[in-house]
Amino acid sequence: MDLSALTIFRAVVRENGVTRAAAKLNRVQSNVTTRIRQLEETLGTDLFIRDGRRLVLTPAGETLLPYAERLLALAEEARHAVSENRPQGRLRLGTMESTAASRLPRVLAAYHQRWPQVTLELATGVTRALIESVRTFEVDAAVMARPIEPDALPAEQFEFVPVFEEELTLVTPRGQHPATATNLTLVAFEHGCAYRSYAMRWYEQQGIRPARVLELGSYHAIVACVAAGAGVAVAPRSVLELARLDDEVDLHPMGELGRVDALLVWRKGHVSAALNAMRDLLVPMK
DNA sequence: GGAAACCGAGAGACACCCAC
DNA sequence: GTGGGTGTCTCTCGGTTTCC
Repeated sequence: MDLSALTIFRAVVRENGVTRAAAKLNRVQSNVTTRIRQLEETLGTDLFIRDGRRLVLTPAGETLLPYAERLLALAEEARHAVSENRPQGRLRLGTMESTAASRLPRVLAAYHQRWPQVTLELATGVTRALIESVRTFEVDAAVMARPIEPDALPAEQFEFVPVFEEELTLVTPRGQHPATATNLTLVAFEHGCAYRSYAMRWYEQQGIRPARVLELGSYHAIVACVAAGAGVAVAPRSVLELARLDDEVDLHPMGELGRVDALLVWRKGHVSAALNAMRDLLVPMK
């Protein structure tokens, strides 16, 4: 059982298929099939059930997966440890849509200028998905809003550092107030978005319960819907001002609840020179 | 019919062994 | 220590099978 076999195994699980895993790994499909079979022979057990064209993890595969994740992460850590602490290789960074648009571009440009030998990979998602990506080593670290649930980042699994503060605002159609709307629709990102949770908490404090949530995937779409009268949204002021999305809507501060830290979060112990360099660039933003 | 997985043949890379 | 022979492993290519 070598690291390349585990890399292939993990890719097949993540990509949910041999062909997609092969494309991801720049290998041919039959090679991936062969390596999986060899790994199964080595371990003396099937890792996948071949259900027609689908591959489904067996209980043994489910057991192996977290070990594979840990072994591959440890190997990556070892490579960094012996590389004179100079940032290199690949840095996979998760981030919220809003941060990617407003805060990160200058940081990423500075990082790339300073450490061009590091390949940066950016993935966006809502806070809950980012936490899961960090937990499963799909990304090396993620910039996310501080989750509203105090136990969302257990200390035995995660480390984090605040990198900047975001001011959340409620976004309403012109002339409306967020607390006076009747039959309220909250326009927000999918479930798991921390900002959405902060908005729900704000409404709880006002004794109001939004009648429904309209889920959209971009701030442009969200603000456009609000401007058209579809409901009330929550968004960071920095994003609205940067993209000039605030022309057609009214913005309402959320008080102390709306002052939310953004955190750089990484899996406990999973540090690298490339990540340290990113942290050094981000932390002065605070 | 098309997409995805599987199979077999052949080529290249690499490790190991042995003679010098 | 070095170079050649040999066996093994991994890869690609091309074709086949399976299933939606």
